[in-house]
Amino acid sequence: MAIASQYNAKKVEDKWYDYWMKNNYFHSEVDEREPYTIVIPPPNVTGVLHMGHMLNNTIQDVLVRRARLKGYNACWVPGTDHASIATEAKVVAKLKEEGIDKNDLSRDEFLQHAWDWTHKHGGIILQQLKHLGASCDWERTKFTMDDNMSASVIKVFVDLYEKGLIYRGYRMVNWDPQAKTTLSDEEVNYEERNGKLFYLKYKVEGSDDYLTIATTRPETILGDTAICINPNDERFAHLRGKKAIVPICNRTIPIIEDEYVDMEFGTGCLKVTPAHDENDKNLGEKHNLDVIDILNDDATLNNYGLHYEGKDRFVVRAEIVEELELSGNLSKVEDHVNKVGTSERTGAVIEPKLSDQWFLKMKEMAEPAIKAVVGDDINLVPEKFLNTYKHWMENVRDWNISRQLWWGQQIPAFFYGNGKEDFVVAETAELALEKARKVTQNESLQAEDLTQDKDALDTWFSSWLWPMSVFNGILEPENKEIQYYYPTNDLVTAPEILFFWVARMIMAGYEYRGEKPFKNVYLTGIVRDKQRRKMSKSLGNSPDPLGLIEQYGADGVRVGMLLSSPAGNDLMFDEDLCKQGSAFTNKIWNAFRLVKGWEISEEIEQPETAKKAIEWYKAKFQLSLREIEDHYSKYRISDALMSTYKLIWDDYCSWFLEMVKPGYGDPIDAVTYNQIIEVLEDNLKILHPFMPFVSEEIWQTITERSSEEALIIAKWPEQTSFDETIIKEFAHASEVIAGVRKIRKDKNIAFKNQIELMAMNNENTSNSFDSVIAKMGNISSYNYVTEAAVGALSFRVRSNEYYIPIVGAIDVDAEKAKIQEELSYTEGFLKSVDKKLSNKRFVDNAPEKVVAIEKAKKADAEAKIEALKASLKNLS
RNA sequence: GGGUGAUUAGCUCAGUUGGUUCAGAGCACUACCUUGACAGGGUAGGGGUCACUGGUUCGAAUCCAGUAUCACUCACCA
Repeated sequence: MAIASQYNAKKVEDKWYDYWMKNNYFHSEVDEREPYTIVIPPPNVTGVLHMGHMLNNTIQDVLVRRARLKGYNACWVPGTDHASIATEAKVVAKLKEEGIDKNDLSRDEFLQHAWDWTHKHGGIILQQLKHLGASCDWERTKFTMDDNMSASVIKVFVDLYEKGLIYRGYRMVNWDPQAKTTLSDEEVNYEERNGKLFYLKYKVEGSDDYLTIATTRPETILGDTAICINPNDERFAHLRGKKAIVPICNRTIPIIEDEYVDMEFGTGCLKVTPAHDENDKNLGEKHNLDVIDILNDDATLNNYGLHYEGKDRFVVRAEIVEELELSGNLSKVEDHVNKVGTSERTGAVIEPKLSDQWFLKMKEMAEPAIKAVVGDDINLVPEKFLNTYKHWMENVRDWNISRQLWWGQQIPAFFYGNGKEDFVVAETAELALEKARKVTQNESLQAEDLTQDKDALDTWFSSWLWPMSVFNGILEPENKEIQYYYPTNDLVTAPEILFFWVARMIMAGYEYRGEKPFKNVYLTGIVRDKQRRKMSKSLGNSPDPLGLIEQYGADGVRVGMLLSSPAGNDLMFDEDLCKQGSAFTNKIWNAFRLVKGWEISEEIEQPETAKKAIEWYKAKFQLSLREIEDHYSKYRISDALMSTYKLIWDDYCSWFLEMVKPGYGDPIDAVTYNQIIEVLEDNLKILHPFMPFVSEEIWQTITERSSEEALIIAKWPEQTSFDETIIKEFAHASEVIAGVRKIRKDKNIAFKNQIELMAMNNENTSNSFDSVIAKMGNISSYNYVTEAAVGALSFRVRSNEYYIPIVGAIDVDAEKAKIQEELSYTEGFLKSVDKKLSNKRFVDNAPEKVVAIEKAKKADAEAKIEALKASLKNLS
């Protein structure tokens, strides 16, 4: 049969993905096996695959496939997130292109557009994941706005409201004036910007005195309702109890005292603007100050802005400074670096704004969530995130869960009157009406008398239920699936959303099931380019993932991503890694091609070398398997891959196959052949999680298999005890072979020329790999001798010496120099060991074992020195 | 500003409680080899004062203190 020497990933990958799908291997149903569950971090429904997803989902697929091989009932639930702000912004932009203004649409009309958009672009990303090989249970695909997912959200909202954990508050929130919505604290980014600090003079009422305040936001003076000084500040003792006059609007405001004021900063006088600063708001509440909001929702000034009404806040800032300068109220301007909050979505500068919003109390819910992670109930991998998590959770603030958006679950609060408190919370309008009638004791209330709150819930308020809601565990907490699959096993996600999402899922899990949502959280790094820049669309530095798969094959890309991504470390993505991955794919393919190409003969007896090779490789495989299992258990996926890589490339291809290889054109004996296939199959099993396609392709090419015999559902190799001495013996033999090769290279002896090898066995151990040494070194005769040969080349492995008598002249001087060098190194080494051993404090203090080791080193070195000296003598 | 973590070969990273020749791996690099699986192969090699300075110890990449640089994270002094 003719098998191409280049593995063709493209041809193979679709074939096997279809085959897996057709045979339903990805699908999981409740059964008697132990479950292994992962829920996907749902990507934005209208998003496209980026490198972060690639990394993330490759890791999940590795874990799931391995679990499947290990006999678990593996279930990987896929799905997408409605991503309220992001999606709504995209739809608004698209409508704008069509000349439609969102404000001209009704809520229902807008939602229709949003759904159209979702149906058109939604799920592309899930299709893309299939090219990566993701073995998700596609029958379970969920969307956070599916009917029962939304119903779960509403149910939880009502429940938490009834428990008193959700409340409506008039609070300072982060306002995005461009999207005209509030944002949670987590959706605000702070950046340093060069700004100015303006020193403004306020007249003190009833005197000719002025006081000076410093501010970065001069436009807000129109909303000032007090000046605050520190009561301990003697400089301002004369101002106590007085009032000041705000320039421009000439309002008279009190001068209050509070220790909050930092005497060192600015002038020591603080203007208080409760409507536009969180701290000022707190001061205002403490001192009962008026609140004057001078801004409209789009951050233009309202009627408190007087002649600036209708102008944007930044325009006003510039203009008001001019006016203040003209009126002599500006005393100086300094450069000042301050941090400005911007919207993660729109980039607009955030305005602190007082408004009515819905909040969720976090303190009590955080408690079990802290305990779970600090204890060992939930493991964070890597552990370094534990401190960050703890710190955040212990200082968690109430969560603003309302958004002034339409795309999302509408808040189930229904107003029946004009008062702020005239509302009921209920799962449906009908239930709300019932409740409202009860509360108002007005049986004549009608459905149309109720108005539902216009706001939608924060996206994370639906995703925090994800591990439960995908199994319908909120609506039917007793159902079979949730009881079987929950808690899930591993969550693989980016550290950026540790608080947005992970922490909140933990809280929700304990609140609604009294149990953690997952056992382990694997936090991946951020995928960056070679210059350490985060990969992003705007920078254009992100390669197209599907293009990579096209070029290197899914297996190649998977290996490329994993090779350098220890948990929690950022991954410096480099296409060369994918190249390495695809080279590995090709290597595996060709190793298989070699074996498959041999003619099998029942007539031939199994050679000794093959026997030893098989014996050794089986032990070596077990040794590697032990390492690999250990890496997996610590979630060191890239190390597990590296161990597998080395096992296959070095041990299997470079050593094992070379040892069992028959002479060119010769057939191979049947016993060896079958044993080779046996170990090859074990190799494929441990390769499968990393490289599902090439492994299945080879598996199915070895021999025809029924659908019950596919590799994807094969049985992971058992760990067994193994012969460690054989590994040691082989290690010695391979060093001898390396020694022979080195001499061949140094002396320019071609491999086709057979040479003699003589061994002086000082260790007095027999090495059962003599036949292997002979084959791999192309040795004509291999003898044990008791005396060194005269005029021979030599090398040493530990304290054993090997000689190769050479036909023709050898460069005696060069040979002597080499031995001399080795000798002085060894003597130096012996000296340092002696020094250690003659140090009484070392001998007294070090553990016996360590001393024994040093003594052995000494004996070893002495023996070697003897041998070297003998060699030198021999040469002269 | 607070907190956390990092700094080991050209690059990306291992190095588990201080002690085997512990200074490592992969890639990259250099020289040579190759017509018999694979040039995406093989063999051999070069390359690091373990950020710096002190300390503890018989012994430090490993523990402690300080310094420098970086990253992340929280807060937001107008």
